[in-house]
Amino acid sequence: MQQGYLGSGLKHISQISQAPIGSLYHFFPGGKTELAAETLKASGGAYQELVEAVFDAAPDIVSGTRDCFQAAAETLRRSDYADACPIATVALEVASSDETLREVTAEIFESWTESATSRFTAGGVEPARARELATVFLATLEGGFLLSRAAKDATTMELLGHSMVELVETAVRR
Amino acid sequence: MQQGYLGSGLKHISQISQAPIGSLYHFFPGGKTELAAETLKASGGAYQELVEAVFDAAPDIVSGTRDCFQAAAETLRRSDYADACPIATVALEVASSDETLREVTAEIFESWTESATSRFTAGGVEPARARELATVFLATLEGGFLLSRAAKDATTMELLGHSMVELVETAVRR
DNA sequence: TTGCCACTAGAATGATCGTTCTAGCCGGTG
DNA sequence: CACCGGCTAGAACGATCATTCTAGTGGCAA
Repeated sequence: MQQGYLGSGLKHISQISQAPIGSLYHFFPGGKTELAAETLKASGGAYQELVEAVFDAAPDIVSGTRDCFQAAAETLRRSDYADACPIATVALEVASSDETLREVTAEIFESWTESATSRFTAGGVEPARARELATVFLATLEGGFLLSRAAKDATTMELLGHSMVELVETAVRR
Repeated sequence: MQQGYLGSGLKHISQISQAPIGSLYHFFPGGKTELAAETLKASGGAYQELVEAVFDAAPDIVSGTRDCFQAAAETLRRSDYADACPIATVALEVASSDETLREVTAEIFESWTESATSRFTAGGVEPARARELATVFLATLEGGFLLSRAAKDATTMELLGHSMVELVETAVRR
């Protein structure tokens, strides 16, 4: 799915997943669209759990924020800038062409935002401000994936991490 | 190009551009890759000029920043969330599959970042900080395009604009 | 006028796409 | 044993992809 929706051929998927095409259509009668929707939901949920695990392991939300961006930067480097956000590429591809999948991506981003909002709230940020901060957090992370992948340079992600950490710090202190 | 690289068929391009396929290959012997590269450069340059025009019309970089995000939000609404960043979709699509086009997208983002950096420097931000601020500016804008398009909700872009404006304000004041 | 070259025009080609279809395997139940 | 449904397996199909090729047009230069 890292190759995007249109870049992922069903034949190729059946090969790497060791599943014949007939099985794909047996489990996903809706065809490629349904398969993509389920894949998006699954990887969206997995990524959310990953981020929550990072925050769980951190002593506070400032450290958690720093660790998230640092982990993202290291993952990019380790995978030669292939392993990034599993949703963004598809989200942009389908935003104006497939309403079903667009809604799926919107729900995932909303779920992520809510998750981050409750994290920040629990960390001492006032509720109204926490939602804003969560949105900025997500947008910055996504922008970082885009710019880092294009330039094959993870220092961009680290730089954005520093900026985001400062924002969280000020939000906690006031 | 708003449909992405893989989503844009050459046959469809020849129809809407009123140019036969033979002409496309006459002017772009490199085929679809070369055509995409030139289109990316052209629209990347046009978008940069658009942003610079917004900053030119604004009294200072704080207002310019606010106007940029506001204009982006309005453009999204007016186009039913189709008219956004002309580079991002393709950049994510080709980042791990087409090195030639990846480099083109990287150069465009670099050019945008340099443009914003000199803007912020001219506006009173110290040079080292200006580059950081420009990167955050671009990442936030790109993240905003992604989230706003997925949710079909431009208030996300406006919210990010407010956050970015605050960041520019503090950068100017210190 | 004649010749040439840039360019137009779209049919032909082979590969690949998503989807459907046919056939058969395999394990549990009657 | 016979049977049946869940699942496997991939060939077949029509559409569409990027690319190449063949013809022909139109204007400029000699």
